[in-house]
Amino acid sequence: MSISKQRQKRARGRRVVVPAVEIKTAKSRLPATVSRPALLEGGADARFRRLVYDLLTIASRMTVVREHLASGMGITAPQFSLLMAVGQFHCERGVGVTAVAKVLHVSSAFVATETGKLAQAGLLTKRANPQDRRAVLLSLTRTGRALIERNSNEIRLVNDAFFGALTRTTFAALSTTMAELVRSSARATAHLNRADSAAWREAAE
Amino acid sequence: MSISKQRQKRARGRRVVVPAVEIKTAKSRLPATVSRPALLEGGADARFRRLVYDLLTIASRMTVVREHLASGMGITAPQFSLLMAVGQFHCERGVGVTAVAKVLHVSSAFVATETGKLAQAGLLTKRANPQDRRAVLLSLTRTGRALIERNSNEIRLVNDAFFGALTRTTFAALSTTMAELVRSSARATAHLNRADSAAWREAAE
DNA sequence: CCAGCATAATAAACTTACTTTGCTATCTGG
DNA sequence: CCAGATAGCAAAGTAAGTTTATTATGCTGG
Repeated sequence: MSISKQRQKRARGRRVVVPAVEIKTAKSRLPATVSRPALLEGGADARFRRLVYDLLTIASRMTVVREHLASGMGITAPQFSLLMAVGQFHCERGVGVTAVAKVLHVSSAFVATETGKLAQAGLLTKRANPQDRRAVLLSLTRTGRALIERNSNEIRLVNDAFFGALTRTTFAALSTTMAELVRSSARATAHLNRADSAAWREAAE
Repeated sequence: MSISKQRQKRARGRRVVVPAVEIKTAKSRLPATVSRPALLEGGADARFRRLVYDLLTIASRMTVVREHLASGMGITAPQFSLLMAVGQFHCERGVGVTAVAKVLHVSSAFVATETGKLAQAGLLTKRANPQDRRAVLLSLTRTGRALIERNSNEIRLVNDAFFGALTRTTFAALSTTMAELVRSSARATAHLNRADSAAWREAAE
């Protein structure tokens, strides 16, 4: 708040050259949502916003696809994610509940209950970890693996179409960029709790 | 299914050169989730899967950021999305409920109720569209605009950090690729209903 | 010109994909 | 050896949606 007021004050009542980063556009537009010059075009964030909406759209469509595939397999969408994650991350030994929870960005309690249902359905097993008797090792049963294999053609069909726009080069570039974005976004979100509590304290005064 | 069986049959009982697309990996690995050669590396889909998880991670973090910003503004996360969308898409005239619903990938009923709350809170207005008396025109009130402007510094701060990994060139490449991906994924998801009903009919026989 | 269908918004009821909380059991580091 | 930390899980709660149905309006072909 203090920064924007300074900027306004400096600009008020003078003819100034339009700055590289135009914080507040002239007419009825909202202020920019980003300020790094690399993400602005002529001081406007239109392209950046578009990117954000596109990311949102892709995420939304990915869940649509997941729901489609899951329903074809007779399970729910989160159960599908769970099953695939267990299948892909158990390396002979099985994988723990917490590890899966972190990968899928859900609570471990949720993984516990949903994997319980999947175990009940015979699609995966939970056996005790001999190294750590608190922990459990999740792995696919023969049936679970077979279910995935039976549907793998449909999965490939959908993924091939969904990502049909990618070429070898744009795929490589996208992979690299997204991996970097995962890192920078981690840093950005890590400090949000602090910022939250700071704002809270500020408001309380 | 028929395609993979053909491939297996061709390969069975012979020493063959490993094909460019290896549908089923040798040991305990799950079948690939994609088959386009451009998205495979040595017949494996490891990088593709990584990309999918990274996209999921970014989406998850974006909602975390949205919740943070929304709570700082005293509204809920979906209300924040709504407010920003209305602010960005009303061009003097205001924007309709259905249009906003499409942009945010939610039902128009949800937009109707949540914008009702925001109108109640004095952050936006719903006035009748003179051209179409069924429709409503959503636009920000002075208060709603002020709320966004008061928080725009925080928004820029977070976005700058979140997308800090992007350079001018990777930003441009990412924007282009995501826009293309939006198109190809639309085609992919458009046919899911048909595929669903086809599978349904198949199962019914 | 109007019958029939499509579209816009919304209220009410419902679903579900989660989280939070609280507990027990186990591990680990000073 | 014990004071946390960590792993898993059950139960209860919640928020973010959807579905369904309704009303009002617009549009179009015969």
